[in-house]
Amino acid sequence: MVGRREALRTELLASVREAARDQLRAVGPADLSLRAIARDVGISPAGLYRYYDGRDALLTMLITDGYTDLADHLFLAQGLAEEVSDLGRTRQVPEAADADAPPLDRLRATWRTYRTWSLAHPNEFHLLFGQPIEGYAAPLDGATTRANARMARALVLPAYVAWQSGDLDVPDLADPPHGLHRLAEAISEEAPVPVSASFAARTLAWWSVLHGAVALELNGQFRWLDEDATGDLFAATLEATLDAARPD
Amino acid sequence: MVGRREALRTELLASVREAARDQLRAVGPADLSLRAIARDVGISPAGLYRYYDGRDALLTMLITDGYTDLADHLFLAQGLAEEVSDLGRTRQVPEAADADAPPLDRLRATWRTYRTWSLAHPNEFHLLFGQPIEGYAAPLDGATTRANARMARALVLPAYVAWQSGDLDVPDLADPPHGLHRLAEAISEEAPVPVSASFAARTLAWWSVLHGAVALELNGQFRWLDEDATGDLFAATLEATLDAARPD
DNA sequence: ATCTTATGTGGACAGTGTTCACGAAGAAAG
DNA sequence: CTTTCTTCGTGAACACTGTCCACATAAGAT
Repeated sequence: MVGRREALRTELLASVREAARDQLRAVGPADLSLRAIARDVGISPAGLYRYYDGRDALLTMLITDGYTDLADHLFLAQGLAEEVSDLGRTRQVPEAADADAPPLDRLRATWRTYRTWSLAHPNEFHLLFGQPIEGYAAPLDGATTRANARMARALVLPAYVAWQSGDLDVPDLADPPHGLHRLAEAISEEAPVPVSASFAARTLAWWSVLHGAVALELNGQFRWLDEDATGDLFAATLEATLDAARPD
Repeated sequence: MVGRREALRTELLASVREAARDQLRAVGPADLSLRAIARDVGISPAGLYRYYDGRDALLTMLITDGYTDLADHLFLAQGLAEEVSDLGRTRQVPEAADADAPPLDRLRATWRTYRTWSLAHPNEFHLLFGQPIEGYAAPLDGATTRANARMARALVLPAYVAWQSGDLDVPDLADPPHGLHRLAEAISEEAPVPVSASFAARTLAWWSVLHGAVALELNGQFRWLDEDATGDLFAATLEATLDAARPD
């Protein structure tokens, strides 16, 4: 049986969570005000400490939420609805691909969703990928790291599938540097079939293009282009990246 | 003749500037404390307003300084010492290429310097490319934008040179999107010879790889790799990018 | 009915950026 | 040399911020 007290607690926990997300949507991670959140929930600033132990705990929770939300969108975009645990909130993803679609199309949809999500949630993007807040260090074994790894998996997986199905070709490096072997091992633990060091490196390179294009656009480095030109640029960048890995 | 008063003013202006840069090296743009800077200079917080009109002015100055410093390093790396106005501070750039070196080597050196500088100045990197500070908007016609454009030129120039000398090949897009033509025009104004829309798009794609690789590394997304592995990964990423544009 | 534990509060402390009235010192004009 | 004007710098104040602590008030358990 659930006591009346416990019920109120989980309800207030959810309230705070929602208020924090609402505020993050408006003001950016650095200006996230603990006192304003307390005001929104209708509680005193000190009382908030009974639920989240200070600002760092709030940020930890927001970061974890951000990673899982992004990962959900990425999984849905490539047609892997079974990977997302909590449907309902992530229901309306614009371009959810069919799981039977060609691997390259699913990869494309995943990459486009990375941009779409980031443009729609700029503050979350900066919270996840921007500078760490004032010496805030995520607990390495905590939920944050797990959510981060899941997001990385959602990003690597479609590239891996396209590679396995022969739609992407990655030339083997003549002399793969030492460190990349360990990277390949790390990725291989997640993948069904071991990947080569060359493929592992190439995957991170693809993430780099993707991330850099989004980060530069979001930061306003392309502000002298008009709105739709940035979309065209992004599409051209992705196609160029894929062309470089076309088999033939 | 320069009055005694004016001399003191320029000296104090420089003092504040140095104190601000020192503090930025330590604490990150969001925690940059105006009062701490005033303490360092030995002035009251209110007195600082006679020199810089509030925190935004300080940030504007730091951003401008950051862009020019990065641009100087990039120009020196490709062997264009004549482009940097204020030598002396930027004297010791690790890998200053000869102006007669092969274009591809100069391009490589420039890209490597982008990473080196960013890893050496993480807070400046976040200030320049991270999220805009609490609704801070750079004046569009101001010095900030000029310094930003100069940095972009330092980044585009070596790619342009390599392209002109035939060391880089960029396939023409079959149907270049509308917005990219205007992008090409904008770049062409800076370059000696007009560039195609395809080349313009490809240049920004290269910047995206470069920027994304650095941003992800700096943000700790590669933290599960060991130190030297990230260097190897970066080198592999650059070579893969160049390989995709090899003529033959 | 008593005891224990969780919950919430107001007050305080040390910070922050910014504004304002006011005094002191340099520069210029009589 | 004296007066006027402008710049410089200060201390106090205001409205914020995150965090901590003693204290009262409830709920749950014995």
